[in-house]
Amino acid sequence: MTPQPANDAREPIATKSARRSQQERIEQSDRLMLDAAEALVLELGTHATTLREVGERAGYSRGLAHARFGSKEQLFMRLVERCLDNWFQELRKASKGKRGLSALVSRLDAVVEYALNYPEDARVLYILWFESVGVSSPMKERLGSFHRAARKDVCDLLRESIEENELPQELDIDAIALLITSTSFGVAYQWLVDAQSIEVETAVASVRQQILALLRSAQAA
Amino acid sequence: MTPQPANDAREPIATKSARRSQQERIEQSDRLMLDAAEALVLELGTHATTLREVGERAGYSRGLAHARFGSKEQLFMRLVERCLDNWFQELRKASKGKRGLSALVSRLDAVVEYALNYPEDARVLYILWFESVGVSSPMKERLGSFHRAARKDVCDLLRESIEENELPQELDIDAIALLITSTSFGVAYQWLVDAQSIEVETAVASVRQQILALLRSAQAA
DNA sequence: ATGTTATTTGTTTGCGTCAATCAAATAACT
DNA sequence: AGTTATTTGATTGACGCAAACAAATAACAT
Repeated sequence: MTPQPANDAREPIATKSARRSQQERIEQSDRLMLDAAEALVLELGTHATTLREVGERAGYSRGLAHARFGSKEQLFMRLVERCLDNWFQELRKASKGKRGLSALVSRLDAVVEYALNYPEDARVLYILWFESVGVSSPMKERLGSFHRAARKDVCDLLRESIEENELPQELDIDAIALLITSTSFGVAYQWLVDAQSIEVETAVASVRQQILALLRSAQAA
Repeated sequence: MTPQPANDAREPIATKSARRSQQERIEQSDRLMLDAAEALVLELGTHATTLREVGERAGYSRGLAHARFGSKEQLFMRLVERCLDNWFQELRKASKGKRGLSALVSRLDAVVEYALNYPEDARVLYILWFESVGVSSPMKERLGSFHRAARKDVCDLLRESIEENELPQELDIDAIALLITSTSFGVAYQWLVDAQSIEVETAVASVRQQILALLRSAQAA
C-alpha cells in the first residue's frame, strides 16, 4: 500500500518537502485536526468547539474537518477512540500477568497512571463522555458499552478472587463492581468540576484504601 | 405563591382568560417555559434544545425565552435552581430531627426519594450538570460549590458520629466523604448513560449497604 | 389616558451542513 | 519513460437555523 521512496523524515507540521502519498497526507491532516480538537475541547468544551476552528487551527481550511469526519459528533467519536487507545494500553500494562485481587488493585492504579501519563487525553475523554449523557447518540451508546464492559471486567476479577479464596463466597459481586466503577467516575467527575479541591492521585489512593478495607472486612466476616 | 382566582382547570398552555397581574403573568410564563425546557432537555439534551422551541412549546413566541432569561445558559441555571429546590426540600424532610450516623443514612436515602418523587427533575438536574463539565461558566461554578457543600455536610455528619462514639476517632473523614459523594454521582452517571442496566433504587440500596459495612468495619477495628 | 412592563417581531451574526469546484496523487495507457 | 484519465484530498460559496439584540406592539398599572 505504501511504496514510499524512503525520503521524508517524519515532520510534525505540514512539510512542503517532497511528494507525500495520499495515505500520508490523510494521516497527517487527521492527526493535526484531532490534536486541534483536543486542545479546543480542553479550552472551550464541546459546545463552543467549532469544526471551523478545528480545521483552521490544524492549518487547513474551515471545511476540512467536516469533509473528513462528517459531523462534529463523529469527530468527537474519533477523538474518544484515540484517547481510549492509550487507556487500554495503560490498562494492559498495569494488569500484565496479574490475577484476582492483585489485578483488581492494579486496575484502580491504572486510572491514576492514565491521568498522570496522558493528562490531556484523560480530561478530554471525561469531558466528551460527561457532556454526551443528555443526547441519545452513537457516543452515548459507546459510553454505555464501555461502562458495561468495565463492570463486567471488575466482576470477573472479583469472581476470580473468590475462586482463589482471596474473598468469601457470599460477596455481592455486582453491587461491589457497581460501587467500584461508580466511584472511579465519581472522583473523575468531581475532579473535572473542581480541580483545585480534588487531587486525583491522593483521591484515588484513599478510595482504593477504602475499597480494600471493605473487601478485607468481607474477608474477615 | 399562586393566588389564582380558581378559574383555570390546570391548563397546560397559556390561558387567555381573565385579567392577571404582571407578577402572575411572569410567574406563569416562567413556569411554563421552565416546564418546556425541562421536557426538551429530557428529549434532546442541552445541545439540541433551542430557546425558540422553549418559548413556542410553552405557548409563547420564539423570542420570549431569551427576553426573559437572557441566554440559554441562564435559562439552564434557573432550571437547575428550580430542581434544587425540590432536592433540598427532600433533604430536609429526610434528615429532620436526625443526627450523626442516622442522619447520614437518611441522606443517602434522600437521593433515592428524590429520584422517585421527582424523576424528571432528577434526570434534568444530572444532565445539566454533567453536560457543563467542559465549559468554564457560572453553571460549573454552581456545580463546584454544590459538591464542596455536599462533601462538607457529609464530613460534618461523620464528625458528629465520631463525637457520639458511633464511629472511631481514627476515621479518615475527608476520604470517606469523597467516597460517598463520588459514589452517589457515579451511580447517577451510570444510570443516565445506561438506564436499562442500572436500577437506581436497588443500586443506591446496595451502595448504602456497602458504605455501612465499611463504616461498621471501621467501628469494629 | 399615560406610563410601565411583558411579549412579539425584525435583524444580525455565526455555525453546521452540503454541493460545487480546485488541486494533488494515483492509475491507465502508449 | 512520458502523457492522459481517474480518483481523492482540500477549498469555497450558499442555505437553513439558532442565539442574540433592538425596536415595536400588546397587556397591565395608576
